[in-house]
Amino acid sequence: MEEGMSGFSNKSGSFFGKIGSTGTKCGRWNPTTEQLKLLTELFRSGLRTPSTDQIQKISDQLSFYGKIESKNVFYWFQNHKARERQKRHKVSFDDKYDNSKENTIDDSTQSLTGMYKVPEVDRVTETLQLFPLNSFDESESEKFRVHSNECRDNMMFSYTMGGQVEHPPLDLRLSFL
Amino acid sequence: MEEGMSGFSNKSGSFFGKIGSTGTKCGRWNPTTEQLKLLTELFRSGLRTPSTDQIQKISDQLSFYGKIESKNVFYWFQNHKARERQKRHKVSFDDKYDNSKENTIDDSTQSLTGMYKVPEVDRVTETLQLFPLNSFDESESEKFRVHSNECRDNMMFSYTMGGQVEHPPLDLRLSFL
DNA sequence: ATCATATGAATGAATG
DNA sequence: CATTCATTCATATGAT
Repeated sequence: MEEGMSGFSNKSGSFFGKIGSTGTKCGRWNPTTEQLKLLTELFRSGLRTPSTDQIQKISDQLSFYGKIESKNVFYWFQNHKARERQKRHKVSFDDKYDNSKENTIDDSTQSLTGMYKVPEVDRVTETLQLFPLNSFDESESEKFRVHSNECRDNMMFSYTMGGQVEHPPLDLRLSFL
Repeated sequence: MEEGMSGFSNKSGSFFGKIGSTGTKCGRWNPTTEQLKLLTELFRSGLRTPSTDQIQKISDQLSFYGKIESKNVFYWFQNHKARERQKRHKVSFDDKYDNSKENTIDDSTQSLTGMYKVPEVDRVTETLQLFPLNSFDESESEKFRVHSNECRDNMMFSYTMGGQVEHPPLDLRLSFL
């Protein structure tokens, strides 16, 4: 890979400079929670290896929440996918019986072979089925039952499928101190 | 090795974590960008070693954006201060914000001390009063109070407040793809 | 100061 | 050739 896609600027010579995001201090991209949320959601909905233009769109969208480049999106998916797999490998000592191609943990929705070609049919996630794929690693059905038990812990930001809720404004001015 | 990772509330709840990021980073606090923003802002304003009650207030406020414990705030300042210094070591000494009495590792070794022994007793040097500790905006912070043990779905207030909106509502409908 | 871990970034091998 | 996967490096940072 490399210049196969959007022509990422290789080399780490990359730009530097401060991030306008959240007063972040970094040299490398670090996703804001919003970006991460979106990316995660995409991943969850089955997107694993976005095509170049998908990457472009995603990146474009996310750029609204903070600085981001397409290569970041690209890497993110690469890494996320890989690590999801590796993690699975670690914890799953079950499928020892290799099926030659054991990595079938995902891509349940579409054949990965055809969707990364910018087939113009990349609307795979148009409506996004919230509960697609084999949510092997999440099984949140449990988490959402906030009725029976007294969930003693506070959930973080909503993972409310239907309505994502963004935190309220809440002035960042340290007036409360 | 020690294992057992973070030894705080690892057992009880602390499952969730970030947004299902890479599977889960549950285990250790991970600040949301908003939290980070606030913390950074505070730091930038000169806060370096918040007192216990300051920590409490901060933590309280930040809890709105996600799970957080006071010790996280405590650690954050510790680390941030230290790292800022070491980083500064190679550039130039931007002896910016210095509240005269900053080397006091902790004048607030109260409740938090249990988990952290302060090397060399610090001269308490009285409370470091950075700014007006007007903690009388309770009216506001009160309604944000969403403490654990209640599993409260605090997402009732969407963006009704006309406050500044960091970013647009984060459209989780990945429809743009 | 040190450790542990998460994760962005990069490279190269494998595959068709 | 184009893509995908695996591995590794680098670094930021929460926690001790």
